[in-house]
Formats: sequence, structure tokens, C-alpha cells
Amino acid sequence: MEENNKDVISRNFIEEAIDKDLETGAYESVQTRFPPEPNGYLHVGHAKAICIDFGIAEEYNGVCNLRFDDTNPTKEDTEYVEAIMRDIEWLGFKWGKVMYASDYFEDIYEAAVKLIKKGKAYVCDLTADEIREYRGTLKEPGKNSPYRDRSVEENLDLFARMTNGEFPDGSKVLRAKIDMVSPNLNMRDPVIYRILRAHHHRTGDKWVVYPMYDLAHPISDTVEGVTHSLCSLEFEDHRPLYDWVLKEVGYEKPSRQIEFARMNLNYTLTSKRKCLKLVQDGIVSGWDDPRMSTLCGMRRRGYTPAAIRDFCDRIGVSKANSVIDFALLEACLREDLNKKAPRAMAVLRPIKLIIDNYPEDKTEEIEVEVNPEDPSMGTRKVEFSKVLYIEADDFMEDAPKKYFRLKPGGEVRLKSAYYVTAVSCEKNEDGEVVAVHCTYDPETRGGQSPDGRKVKGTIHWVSAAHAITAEVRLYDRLFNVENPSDESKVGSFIENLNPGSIEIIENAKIEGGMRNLKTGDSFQFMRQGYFCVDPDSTDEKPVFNRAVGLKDSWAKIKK
RNA sequence: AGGGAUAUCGCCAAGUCGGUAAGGCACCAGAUUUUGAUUCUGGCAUUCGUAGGUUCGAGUCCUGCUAUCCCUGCCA
Repeated sequence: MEENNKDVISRNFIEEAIDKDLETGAYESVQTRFPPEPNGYLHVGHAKAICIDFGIAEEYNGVCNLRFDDTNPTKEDTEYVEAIMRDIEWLGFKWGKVMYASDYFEDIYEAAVKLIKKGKAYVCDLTADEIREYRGTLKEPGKNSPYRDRSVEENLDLFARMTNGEFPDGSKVLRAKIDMVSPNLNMRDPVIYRILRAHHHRTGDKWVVYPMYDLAHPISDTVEGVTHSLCSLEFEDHRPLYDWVLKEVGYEKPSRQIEFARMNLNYTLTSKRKCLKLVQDGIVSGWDDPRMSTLCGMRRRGYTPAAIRDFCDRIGVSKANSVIDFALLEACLREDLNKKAPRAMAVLRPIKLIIDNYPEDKTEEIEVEVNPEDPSMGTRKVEFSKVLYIEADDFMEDAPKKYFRLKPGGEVRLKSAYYVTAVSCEKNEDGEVVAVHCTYDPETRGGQSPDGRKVKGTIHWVSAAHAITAEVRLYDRLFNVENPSDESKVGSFIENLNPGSIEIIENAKIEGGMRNLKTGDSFQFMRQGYFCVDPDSTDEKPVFNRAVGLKDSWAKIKK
């Protein structure tokens, strides 16, 4: 009953608009598109748009095409289109077709000619600076270009010659003839075609004129059959122009644009420009560096597609600008990993634990659950012997009363193995504990005592003789930046990426079964001592995930 | 002569016709627990940016005000 309630819960404003369009018969079915410009990698922020664009189509049994908005050849590159496709597939979405705005260059060109013939567009010889001047300002109206009243014939001829390459770059543009005194600056005779001699990643050198976004987008959408063109809030002011284009060109079933707020995540930097700088300056190893907020970086870091999609579902869709708390993303990952990730033990800051009364040459195989939350995942065998490694933090010589882990005279359980009681410890010249001596109770194999006595603490361990030593990196949050949008913080942001906030532990000891772990792999850990291998990873190397924030209650105790 | 949009708990976010504030994250308390995790149970907005008005009754309607974001690329 209650679950029912939950499912019936409200539709967001986009769904409501679409429902209404379907009811009134404005559209019979639903089609959307995800339209990235191939000039950078996809990051968490894009995940929201992807989930909305693909999710809405899926919900209404429609399709969502992937369409690369490649109308500005000076900024675009095929490297990016491939990366974008990989990331969307990784997230688990299926597009209908892969299209390019450049596939519609003919349609767009014809539309422009049609506008000229209707007297709705003209060729303007003003320079860029002059156009800006004539446009007016936010508070002052603009004034008409002296070229605004050229005849249809002259405009047709000029536009044809622009297309034929008779004029130098930037010398002329095609403008929509709308209203130079409109309070909406986008309507003050916007430029819709410019001359640009640049090699296009798909059409090569075929064109020397390229349409602007404001002309290309509505036409691409409508020609493609998109019913609902979902985009972010900053295009709200462009909607009148979007609608104007479709009306003047005369499409029967024009697409409808609906805007929603883009996602902001605290502590996280998503600016394309700054991310590109990090890559170019070699501050990070590449777009997929685990510290990046790119989808491929998050993948390497062990974020699962399911977690990211769940996150996008949970943040909702609205038009209010907002900053989502990183803790929610972490919670989504924790929840997913907790259910699905196979576990392994690893000791990050190892000290030796020597079991004095354990036979010198004996090795046992201890059976441990692969995932305590899911018994169906079975068990694994882990070698156990006289000398183990345990976490330095898990032993305290002078422990406070509330300390549940190993202390002199205290008994704890070695996860799935035996109860041990500490007797003494060895220190180096700096006074740091390097080894702990203990005794074990042979009756407690498996971690239970026949006499029913309880221990308060359970700690993880790794057999010294069987351990793999690995270099391991612990990262703080994806980007530990207080205010990523604050330009003045870029410097401190870059400092934050240098070792310092990144902990590199070179001799972490990892459970023997994890043979294919590679030095330098990044990983996630859910909580003290557990490594969680990303179950969805298809990589050769295991993605040793890590970096889900620990719950505060644990962090406090650690101190 | 500016225009457009948004304001509901620390962070997101529901709230169809006005009928007496969902849920998640975070946080706090308790129970269970082979990792102080997980799981479970309970707590967490007399109040909806603000000031008025209409009404038996307003987060929801009306008026004024305030704050924040977006718009002056031949970028998308």
C-alpha cells in the first residue's frame, strides 16, 4: 500500500507538460535528443541531462537520439565524439540514432534561403563590433542595421556568394530580421549564419558558411522528429527565437523546447575550460584521471553507472538553481556497492601481528563471505598464518576505555578467523608500533567462541606471507574545492590536486586472491578494510574502487 | 525601456480543484550486528523569501517588495 503511494508520487513538470501535449494531441508520441557539442568530455553535470533526455524517451516508449551539435568547426573534434559515445553507453543508455547537426546543413541552408525569400532574413555587412554597438544594451534598445532593408534579390545573391566563398571570413553574416528594440536581446536580429573557413570534422571543407546554434538547433530538432527538446535554463531566453524560426520556416509539427535547471555539485569542478587546463598542464593524467569529475574519471574511480543513475533520479528535476550535496552522490554509490560489490581485505597502513602460539609453518584457508549483504555471492578462501598484517589504527597501546579494537590484554576477533588477545608490542626508534604479539584461541576458528563469550571488536587482516603489496592512492572528494565557480580559487584548486590531499600509501597489503591488482590502481573502499571491486567493470584490470566518504560516526572515532 | 526565470527544513524536493506541510541526503537517539559499517526503529518545518489583502480556511488566489540566477559571442 505504502509502496503504491510512493510510485504514484508526482510527475515532474516536464512529464506534466508532455502528458498534456499527448492529451491535447499536439504530439502523438515522444522523441527526445541528447545534444552535446563534441568539444570536451562528459562530466557528472551531463549525467543529469542524459538521464532526463534518455529517461523521458524511455518512459514514453519513444526514442532518444544522440545528436552532436557540431556547428562550430573551430572547437570540435572526433576524439570527443568517441569519448561521449563510450560514456553514454557506459551509463547504460541506448540511443535511437547517432546524428550530427552537420547532417542537417542542407536543411538548415534551405531554411535560411526560405527566410530570405520571405523577407525574414538579410545579409549584413556590419563588423562584429558594429553589430554589437547596434544591438544596444540590456537597458537600451538597439537600432536597425543600414543593411536591413536590402531587397530579397540582393540578399539571395549575397548569401549565395557568401556560400560560394566570395567573401572573407567575418565580412558578412546572415541575420534574422526580427525586432531591434525587443527587450529580449536574442530577438534583436540575431546572426544565423557566419562565414568561417575551418575544417569541419565531418563535412571537411565543403562549407565556408556555418549556421549558428539558434538556427541549427530548432531545425535539427524538427527535421529529426524530436517532439520535446529538453535543455538547460540558460536557453529559456532563446525559446522565443527557437519558436520564431520554426514558425517562419513553416514546419507543421514544430518541436517544443522545455528547460530545466542544470546540476551543480558542491566540491566539484565541472567547468570545461578548467578541466581542459588541468589535462593540458599535466596536473592530472588525462580526462579519465580518477580525480576528474568526468564520467570516465568517475568510472575509473569506481563509481557505478547504477549509482550515478540513481543519483540523478533522486535529485529530481526542477527549475530552481541548486547545489546538490556531494554526500548524496556518495550515499548512492555506497548503497549500490554495498549490495553488489564483492569484498576483499586490505590493510592500508600495515603493522605486523604475530601470533605467538600459532605453529610456525602452518597455513590455513579461512572461508570468508564475498559479500556479507548477499550470501548468494558465495565465499572465498583466504590464507591465514602466524604472521599477519593489521591496520596500524587497529591497535592502541594506551587505549581509552571505549576503544573496541586491539589493545594489550584485550581480545578481538580477526574477521572470519580467530579471537586473539594482544600481549605486547615492538616499536621502532621513533617509538612507533611496528609489530604486535598476541595469542589466539584455537577454539574460536571461524570467529565464534564455543563458550559464547563476546568480543566487542572485529578487525581485518592479511597474511604476511601471502599478501600482495601495492601502491594505493586515497583521494579526497572528487575535487576538494570549496567553491569551484569562484574564479579566484582556481589556484588553490590546482594546489589541492597536488599530492597532499592525495594520500599515496606504497606498501598497502592486499588479500592474496587479488592477483590482478595493478600498482597505481585507484579503488573505492566502503568502510575500514574492505575493498569493493566494481562488479560492472569490464576492464582487464579490476577497478579498485574507492572513495566513498566514510560516515561521520566512523570518522569521529578514528580521531 | 530592460527582459526572462526561481524562492517550501543544513542540501535536494513533493505539494493537481485553496482544507490544515510527502520523501531522500545529512544529522540525533535507541535496538540488532563477525569490522563503531550495514540493517532496523524513533526524532528532525505550527511553517512555506517578505509585507499586506481576499477567504470560515492560503505554500497554494490577489497586490506590493526583496534576494538569487540567466541574457549585450560572427560559442553552444
